Amino acid sequence: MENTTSNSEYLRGTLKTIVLSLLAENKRMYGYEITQAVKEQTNGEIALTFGALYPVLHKLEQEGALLTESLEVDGRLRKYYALTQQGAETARDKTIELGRFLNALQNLLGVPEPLPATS
Amino acid sequence: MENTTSNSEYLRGTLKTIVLSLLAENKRMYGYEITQAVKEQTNGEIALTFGALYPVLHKLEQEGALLTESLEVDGRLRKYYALTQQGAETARDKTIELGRFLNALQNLLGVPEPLPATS
DNA sequence: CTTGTATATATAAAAACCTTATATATATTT
DNA sequence: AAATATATATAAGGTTTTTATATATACAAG
Repeated sequence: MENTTSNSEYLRGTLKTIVLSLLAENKRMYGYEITQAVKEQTNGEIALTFGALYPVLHKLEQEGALLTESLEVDGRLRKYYALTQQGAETARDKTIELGRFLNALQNLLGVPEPLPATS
Repeated sequence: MENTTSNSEYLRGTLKTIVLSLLAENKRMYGYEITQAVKEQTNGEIALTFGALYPVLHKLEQEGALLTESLEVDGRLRKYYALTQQGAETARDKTIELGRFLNALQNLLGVPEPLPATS
């Protein structure tokens, strides 16, 4: 209900890393689950769209970062994605990289870092 | 020197807000100055390219968020950009919006919320 | 029993954005 | 004389994302 503003414009570029990061924490997830997890863990602040998510998942699979496993649950097909060993490394690297970027951006925007005492 | 890795991939979508935010802090700046300010204030972590920056500046001007003023300095033309009143409002809104997004993303990526004890 | 909502994956056209390459021009340093 | 720093700008190309659409089951509401 209420707001679904969802500043998806800022998502550009971070989606791949978000997916990798979630899979690093969860072992295996399916597409729909990923969108729900993001929505819940960000209190609705970030909402992934399927049109963006699935191409990313497919691409990561192509690149060898993910492996899939399809299971039928409640009569519906569920396609689970899990990191490969290579994908786990990529996830680590990209998450650190994005973390650095986020810090840099926060410093730039406002929230100043504690300055070392000026000599 | 050294690294110019510059994870520009994460910049997607945030560029406009970065520019607005800088102009909110500085009254007026020119393109080249903006790229230098970003580089310095982020310790080289974020590097804007001109091919991305100028189109954004022009678009913001078109939208009425910025006004320009050209001055000749040292025989070279310098085009200063400053926020309009409307642009100042946009800058405030977008900066807050991006701040919220960055917080949400940081929660999602790292610092996990305390898990309820698994039964 | 029919409609709507939630669950679930997927693709394709179009738009948006960014990268890379390029052009132009002056001042200063090597 | 050449390289580097300063300074703005555009265009082609590639990638990513949005929006719209298709398919399908389960369950609740009317």
